[in-house]
Amino acid sequence: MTNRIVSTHRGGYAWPVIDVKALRLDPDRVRASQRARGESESLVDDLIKADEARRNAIAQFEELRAEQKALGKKVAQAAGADRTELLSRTRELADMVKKAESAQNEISFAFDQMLRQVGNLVFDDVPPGGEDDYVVLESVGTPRDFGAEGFLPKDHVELGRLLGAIDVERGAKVSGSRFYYLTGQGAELELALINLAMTTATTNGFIPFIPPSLVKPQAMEGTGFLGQAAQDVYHLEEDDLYLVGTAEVPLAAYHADEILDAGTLPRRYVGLSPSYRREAGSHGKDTRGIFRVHWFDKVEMFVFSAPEDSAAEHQRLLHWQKDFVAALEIPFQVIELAAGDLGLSAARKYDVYGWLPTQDRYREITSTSNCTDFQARRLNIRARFDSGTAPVATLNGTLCAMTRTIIMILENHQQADGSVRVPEALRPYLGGREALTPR
RNA sequence: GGAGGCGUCGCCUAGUCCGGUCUAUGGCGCCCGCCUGCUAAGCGGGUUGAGGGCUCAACCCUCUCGCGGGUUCAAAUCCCGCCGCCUCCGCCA
Repeated sequence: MTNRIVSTHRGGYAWPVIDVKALRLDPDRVRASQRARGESESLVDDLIKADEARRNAIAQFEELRAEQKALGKKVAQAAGADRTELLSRTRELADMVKKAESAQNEISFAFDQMLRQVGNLVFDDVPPGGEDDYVVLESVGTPRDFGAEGFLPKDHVELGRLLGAIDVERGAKVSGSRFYYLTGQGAELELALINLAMTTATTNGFIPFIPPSLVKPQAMEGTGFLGQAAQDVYHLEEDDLYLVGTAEVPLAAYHADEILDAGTLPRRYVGLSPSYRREAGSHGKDTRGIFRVHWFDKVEMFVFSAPEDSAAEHQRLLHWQKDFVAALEIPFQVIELAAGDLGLSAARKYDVYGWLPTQDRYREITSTSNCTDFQARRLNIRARFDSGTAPVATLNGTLCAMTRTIIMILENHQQADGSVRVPEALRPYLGGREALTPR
């Protein structure tokens, strides 16, 4: 048992905190995971050392504290010379206790800092490699052959202009590059998508949420967005608040520091929120139109599940995503990301790539991650199971990211005259309209 | 933004002025048992939570009175900072 890393935060500092019952990590598994991610393995040895030091410090502190308490009781009962003598002894002890406590806090803090750098343990069968080493799991639907139909597809910027739906020029005028206005039919289209997505999710048993999109550092840190991803996050200096890049953050943090009743799992929440992204590392990438923007609205699914159910739940999320994209009649592929491209929190991640006619390729439209107990440990979210309290698993999945979905609807369903056929599933939310037509 | 009030173990609450007897009072609720045609009532007992020692139980240890510091041999209690909630005023979508 000595070769296990166990986190038992003891308090004494405000943040960050790992406090969770026992975080048990097998060093060999951590090493394997770090290797798969292409991250440092030596961190593991440092962790083991730091863990040992921490435990010793805690034991020392507790021993002194117990002694001090016992003496204090005697003082309260003693009188006269006895009392004076006891007081001088206990004064010394108090000094030692104070030193031991601050040492303990310092060491525990260092340990937690170190622990927070370690990404989630990647599942063994996640494909190795980086960004380009994803695996295509399936392809659904057939991209249209515009050549056979006798016209060249227009891209979403042009279609958006014809329809009076998207205004990127004024977006740039008012807010800068990577901003846009949705106007007229474009705004209506987003509202229809929101309604379809929320209705679909609630029908599937999700509880609808409209969460705050500014959060405290704890929420951001706990969900794993202040690691390598930090440069992509907007921060409000004056208030020390972060703009979330996804509703995943406030939905995950919703149950922070709580112990859930295991009988209520899985808890399925669906949130609508704006998503803000600095896109710091993507200068010059996808600069045209609204494919990559600093802000968009998104309907996001989020699940708290029992750890052993997380894999099955992940498949369910993927299913709901595929159903949604299929309902919009967009051809798509499902890919599994390689270990090096998972980010800090995910143990496995699937993306759905929708067909983008003017780029003649599939591009990301949704994404779903199984974060196992990684976020739950950091946010201190547990459930009471038969075997005791333990961190839950968290999972997240896009149901509908507005801008990219709008792009793919426009481009895939356009007609020669610049109008856009409305997929049947969406018509009830657009007053029965069968097409968006140029103004 | 200004003024005031409040924050105790699921809920309500005593305790805070005056530090040790707080191992936190009482009620509700809940659990177990007794009694009882059934139910209700009544009677007796139990019940803060978290973490660890052990995989479990008994048992033991530590922490826990919004959070964090400080004073002190000793803090629910004294001091400082912060957070949250409520009331009033101002401002505002």
